[in-house]
Amino acid sequence: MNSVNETTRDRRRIETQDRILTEARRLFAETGYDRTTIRAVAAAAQVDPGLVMHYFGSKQQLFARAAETESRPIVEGTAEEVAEQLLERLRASLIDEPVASLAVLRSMLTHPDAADEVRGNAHVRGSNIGKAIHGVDGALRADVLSAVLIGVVLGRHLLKLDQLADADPDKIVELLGPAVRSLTKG
Amino acid sequence: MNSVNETTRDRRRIETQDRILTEARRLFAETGYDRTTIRAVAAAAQVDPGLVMHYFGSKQQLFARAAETESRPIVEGTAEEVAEQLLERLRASLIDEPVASLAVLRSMLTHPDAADEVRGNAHVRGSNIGKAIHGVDGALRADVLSAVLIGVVLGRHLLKLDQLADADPDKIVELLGPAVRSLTKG
DNA sequence: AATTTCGTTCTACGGTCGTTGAATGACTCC
DNA sequence: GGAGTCATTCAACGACCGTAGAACGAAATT
Repeated sequence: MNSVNETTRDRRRIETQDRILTEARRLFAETGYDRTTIRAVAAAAQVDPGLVMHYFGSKQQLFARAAETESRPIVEGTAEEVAEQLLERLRASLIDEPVASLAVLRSMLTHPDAADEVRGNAHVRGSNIGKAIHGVDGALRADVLSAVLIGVVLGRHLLKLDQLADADPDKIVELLGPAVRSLTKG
Repeated sequence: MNSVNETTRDRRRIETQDRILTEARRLFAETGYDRTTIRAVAAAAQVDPGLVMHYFGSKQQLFARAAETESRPIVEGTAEEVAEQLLERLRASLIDEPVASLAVLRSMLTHPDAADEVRGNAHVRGSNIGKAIHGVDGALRADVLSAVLIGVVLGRHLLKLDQLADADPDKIVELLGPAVRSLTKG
């Protein structure tokens, strides 16, 4: 059989790899790097632990693959426009929990090696915000902004602060509007 | 020997327990619950692992003891006053990293059991902010505020975002002033 | 000085982990 | 339809973990 038609084997292999990766992502996000075991990922994906190793090489490489996210568009424009884009991004992160990003975040906090595997992948560090913030202390204000937004997403999805976990995303975004705008303006 | 005079043994025992607790706190904060091993704590405190068990019963109880912090004073007053108190508290957390609180935070993110051991100890969840914020959505605004402040401390001490990790605490507090004030006001 | 107390170490068990390499058996191809 | 490929499983290893209990030796008590 030639290379354009995919065989049954090809289909099953890809399907299995996807299943492993999906479960890995979920587990890394839910329980962090250390407490996510190869064995647990394998069980969730209904395969043998050895198969996970065979496809991904090591736990570390599995994490790296699981942590891959489509790089987000760079925010840009005037201070007001940047603020609105960030708030919109926040709203999305409040509604759908950004599984891969949370996996990275949670694991960066637990396993330095996991963080190394991710460095330069800019969903956490800066989130491409840096270049969009101008004026005095632009870089610092960008980091503060990142920290603030990370804090809110973290508080809702990981810490599950009572009110924050249940609140209407629109309401949260509304409350944070002035705070975010005060930081985008130089 | 009676009970008012402390013996050499008493002194050495208390000294050893303190040493273990100090190292435990440091390690829990630095590497989180899972990656902090009883053996590592023991080695850092220069004692046998068994002694740690003997004094603290289990890893979980050791963590509970390490996570104890003096409960912080409740913030109160007008919206402006609350904002100033929170900013002052933030400044302190930016200068001296709050080791015990970070240990709790880091471990809450990695080990649910560790978090359970701490529930009701209010340094993270709410930080007693809740009752001080009045007006519409007071409880929610308190949680958002907690999340924002946690995010900044986290970004500086744990994630070590470039600019945020090195910046002058006063400068950070200054930048966050408007954001915090916008959230304390109903 | 003899005896008891107790702070501390030593040794070991059972369990789980990441990882490996051989074995298996269904699918592919000629 | 027989040979070969390859997705997958099986069994086992060495390492490290939390934990338990016996053993030791210096301080305390009598």
